[in-house]
Amino acid sequence: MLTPERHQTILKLLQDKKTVKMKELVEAANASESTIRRDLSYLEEQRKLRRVHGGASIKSAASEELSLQEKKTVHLAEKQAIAKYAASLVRDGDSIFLDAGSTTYEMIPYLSQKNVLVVTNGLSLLETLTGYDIETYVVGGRIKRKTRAVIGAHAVESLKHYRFDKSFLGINGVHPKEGFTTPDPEEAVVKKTALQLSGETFILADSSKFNEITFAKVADIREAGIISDAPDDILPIFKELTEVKVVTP
Amino acid sequence: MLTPERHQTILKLLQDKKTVKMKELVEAANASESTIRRDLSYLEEQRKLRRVHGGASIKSAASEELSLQEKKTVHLAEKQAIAKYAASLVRDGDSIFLDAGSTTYEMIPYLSQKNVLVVTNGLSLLETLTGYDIETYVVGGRIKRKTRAVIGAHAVESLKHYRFDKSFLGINGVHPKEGFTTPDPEEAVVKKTALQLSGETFILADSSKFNEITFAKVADIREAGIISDAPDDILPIFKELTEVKVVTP
DNA sequence: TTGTTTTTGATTGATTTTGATTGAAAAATG
DNA sequence: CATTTTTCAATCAAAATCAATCAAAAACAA
Repeated sequence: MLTPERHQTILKLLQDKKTVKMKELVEAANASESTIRRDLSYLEEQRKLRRVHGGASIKSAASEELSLQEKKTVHLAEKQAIAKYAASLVRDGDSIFLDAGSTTYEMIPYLSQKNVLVVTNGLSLLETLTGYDIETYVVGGRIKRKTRAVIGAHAVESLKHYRFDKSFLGINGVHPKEGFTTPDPEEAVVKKTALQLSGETFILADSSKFNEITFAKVADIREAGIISDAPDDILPIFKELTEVKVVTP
Repeated sequence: MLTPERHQTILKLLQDKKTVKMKELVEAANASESTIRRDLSYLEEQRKLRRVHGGASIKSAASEELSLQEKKTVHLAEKQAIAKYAASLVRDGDSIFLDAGSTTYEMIPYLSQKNVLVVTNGLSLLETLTGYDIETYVVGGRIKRKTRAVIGAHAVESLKHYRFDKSFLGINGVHPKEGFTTPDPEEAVVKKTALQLSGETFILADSSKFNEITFAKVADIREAGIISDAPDDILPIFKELTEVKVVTP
């Protein structure tokens, strides 16, 4: 059996069963354990599957539609590392903007000891912010159900009531030429406005966001700092353009 | 059984049963207690579940809801009767303002069949409004922790982006001479602004609110209709001043 | 053919996972 | 509130699995 055929066999079996044991693969592909191991390593490298002790499992993103709760736990350790560093930049007395998103959400516990004023467009953050007794302002405007973010023209107007020492934004795409991008233009304009109202802006981006381009542009790379867990090989080009802080989970 | 499969089994079982005992998990996953314990620790770390003595339970978005729910059950029948009638006043295509509060909250289910646009300063209402797929706008501004309402000067500014066919306000005091009053001036000014931006305004007031006076004035009695479950003996004087609808639970 | 490169499968020592055991901690009981 | 029972976390040795290595087999090139 040729290598590509073996790979197909493995992926097909995984598709059906969600998780599959080494032994099953050895039989299905009629190859040795060593060979299957090599295949699994390769396919994991290609992001086609996830290796686990004893076999392999499909990537969880493909396995099921993620609930909001689950989305929060994808790359949780990375997000927490990013969030922790981001929060460490906040000084006592700062006014900051926290974008809607799961990484900014993780910043909240680290802010609780500081005397900060937080403005946010993320409804999911409100409960936790007020729970930690942080002085909280919410941006007004239309609610986007899927992301539980406040967006649109009213949100932009509402934001202009404030000025920020620092703002912390989530993002979908980070690209050297196309800058920071996000799929929804109405979200993009909110992020852009927050950036313009801030002394400094930091983009919180896990490694999956780099060299991606999505529909709506928020800003050029030069306009904001980047905090990320991305490995060294993809970062040098960005380091030439702006401040980049790398954190490790 | 591979680790991810075991995790899925555990989560699935939990999804169905809400809480699950150690023994059940051991049997369902066909693994030792130690292994299940390790799985539970991991899944709790991942925030997929909550460990409890003797097993595990689903993350309590449900239990938080409950405590809120409990608060709402004081005079629930009365509130629901008031809310149901209030909602019946809303016409297809209306833009309405819903004040923060438990009675306005009860209006939401009755609004779900109509094509309405809702603006609110009540954070507690947002989840349910968007859950019913109602087009929702949130007022921007400072969050008052105790009542989970958006208040203050920014809220007033933010409100002025909108015009309402009808608005529905909660209140603390209803008095023939002193009008509608509420303890917090910053809440009062938000209610007052909503009233001024509305074609019609309805005050939702259970019987305990009548002939009470609190600190900050919202409006004169003449400026809004009243919907209440109050008994006949205290209402005549108000009926001379404005439209009063009496509902019975 | 002959030499070279690539792929494969077996081996081995290292790593990870697992289940049993233990004393400690928490709930249940009287 | 003391006692009993249950559940828990920590530890450890056994089992399973893994990555690394290397030689044989296969594919390839000259």
